[in-house]
Amino acid sequence: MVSTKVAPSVPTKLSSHLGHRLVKAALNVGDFRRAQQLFDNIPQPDPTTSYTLISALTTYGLPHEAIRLYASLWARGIKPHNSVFLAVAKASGASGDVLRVKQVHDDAIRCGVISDVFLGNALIHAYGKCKCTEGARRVFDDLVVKDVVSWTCMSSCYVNCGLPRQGLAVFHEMGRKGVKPNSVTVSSILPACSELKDLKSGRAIHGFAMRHEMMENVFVCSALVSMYARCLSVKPARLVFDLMPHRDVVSWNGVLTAYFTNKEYEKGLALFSQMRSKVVKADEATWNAVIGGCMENGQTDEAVEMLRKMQSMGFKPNQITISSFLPACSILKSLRMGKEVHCYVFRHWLVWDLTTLTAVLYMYAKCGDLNLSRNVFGMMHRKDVVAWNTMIIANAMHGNGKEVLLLFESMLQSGMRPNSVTFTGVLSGCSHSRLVEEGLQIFNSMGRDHQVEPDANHYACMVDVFSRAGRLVEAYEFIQRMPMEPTASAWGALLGACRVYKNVELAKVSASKLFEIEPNNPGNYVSLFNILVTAKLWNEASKARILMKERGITKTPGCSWLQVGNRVYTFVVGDKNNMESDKIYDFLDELDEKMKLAGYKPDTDYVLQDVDQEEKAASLCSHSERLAVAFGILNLNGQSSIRVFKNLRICGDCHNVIKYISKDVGVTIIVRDSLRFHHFRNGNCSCQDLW
DNA sequence: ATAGGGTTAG
Repeated sequence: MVSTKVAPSVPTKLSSHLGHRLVKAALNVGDFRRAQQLFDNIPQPDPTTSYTLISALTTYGLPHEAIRLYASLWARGIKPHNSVFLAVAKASGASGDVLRVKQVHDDAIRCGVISDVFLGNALIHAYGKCKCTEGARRVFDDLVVKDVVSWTCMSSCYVNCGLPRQGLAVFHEMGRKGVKPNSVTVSSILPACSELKDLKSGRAIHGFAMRHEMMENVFVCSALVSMYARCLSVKPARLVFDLMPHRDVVSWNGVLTAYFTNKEYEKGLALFSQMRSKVVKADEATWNAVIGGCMENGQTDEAVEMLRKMQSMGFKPNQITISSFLPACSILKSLRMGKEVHCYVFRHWLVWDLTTLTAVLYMYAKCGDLNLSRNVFGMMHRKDVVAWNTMIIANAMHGNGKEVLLLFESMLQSGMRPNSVTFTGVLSGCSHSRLVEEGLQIFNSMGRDHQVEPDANHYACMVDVFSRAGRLVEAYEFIQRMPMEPTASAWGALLGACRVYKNVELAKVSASKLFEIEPNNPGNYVSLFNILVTAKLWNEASKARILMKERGITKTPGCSWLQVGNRVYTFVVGDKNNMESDKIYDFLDELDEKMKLAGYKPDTDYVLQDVDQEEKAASLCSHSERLAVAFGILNLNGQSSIRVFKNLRICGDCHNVIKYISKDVGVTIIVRDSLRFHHFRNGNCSCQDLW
């Protein structure tokens, strides 16, 4: 066979000058191969030629080729020029391979060029891209002269590596050292405030930006919009957006997210249609934000519709689309839909994307099927800290404390560094399984062994660890010793346990704190009310109820749902709207008789109304979770388990009844309430009765 | 010459 196309031959032994011109010409027509072949034939290439070619290869997504070329220089005995180091530093960062960056770093030290501030900055950035904060820090600390870029790179390195606190610390230190942040610094530090939901710092930086005339900068403003969005302040987000002189697609995406994450779904959609009439064109991220927004707000049909529209506009769902679509499959309670998406992931080779697989894993866990989560976790070719964290959290919410500890152990053994989320997961695993000593030990090891300082969240987890184990006084002491203002979740954990362990005094203390911190949360009033009623303190109970009424707070209606076949069935208390309502109540009555014979007494503590005993019992029998479970049992269709979801915490009496059903009918009943999963099997529950 | 904003675990 003779080729009809003859490739232009590559001249040998090019002069530096001619070589440079030919390489540039080849790059201009996009022929990287030829450019590299030409380069190989220049015995003494100019640094400019090396720089140009390495940069071009990096820019066009061929960082490994760029690094290969750099290595060939060494092999030919040519010591690279500073500018070449700069180019290859960038290439090594783009490769994502920390060993490459380390190699360039070492070479630069050996050649004595490391004190070059430009090169140092590029190396900090490269280490940051490989998520290696230690490497970046070493370069940063070794820099004799640090400019604003050095500081900016160092702080955004921390932010991008999931260490927003350290990022902010560097930002503040830079101010103290008299280096003035510029608009790049500001736009890259704001995501740290978003991550931490630190509205105070965010506002301060906003002020700084205004005083230094940065409010015309589209990067700064978009970052501000997102910061306010994530700190749940829609109004300022919108205000910044409205005052922007120019808005690009990122600014629009930010303000859309602001509405969606703050439950103003309609306004978000309205803005989305407004956006389409503007010059700005929706991009992939816009569609992802909108689909995520539909999902977060429970608008699944709309989300499916948007997914269709997105595709018809020529965009392909990517990892992020999947990741924002999947959580809803679990909110949506529909394992079937989640499995369909999982198949899509397989068909489109997205299994190589860790984020996507992690989202699939988490979806299965939230749908109540931890075994499927384990399968996905097992087939990950590589596990990052998020994957480990998600698996730990998945087990924690299912009450598998022992497995949580094992996972944590193997995570450490694999050399993975835990972060603050890891500890939230591990500690909540301990709390749900009454592992007090283990929890305390791990809590104490956080700063000492792992350089993660406990935050308010971790303290709240520890309060929960003590509380769920019934060590209420220790829990209370622990709250009082917190170095920061205790959050609602800390007091909430204590209050919840006061209900289980019937401690009126501490309940009153924690409730009064909760009324200050979150006066509009109906759950707190209801909890206190129930505790007081249980203690037969009718007077005080009615006072709590009056307080609630005066503040115009209404109880969130309890509601439970489950999927049978392709449909999701929803139940509220006393629901009679289901086609099979008669059968459901008959089933429950029959069950009631059986249980009475077995010596069971309904726990009437869990009824809100102050009514007579018989009526109380009747009201208990019609709690939404009980109706949903009964409906599931009547529609088993040969399955050995059912999955029920409830928006509030499960009722203690229903918990008893469902335990009984699981034994009587011989099925596994999985109930996810607002806090965790309960696996009922053979008369027991995985929560060890810490409902 | 080196650095930047939006969608992803709690």
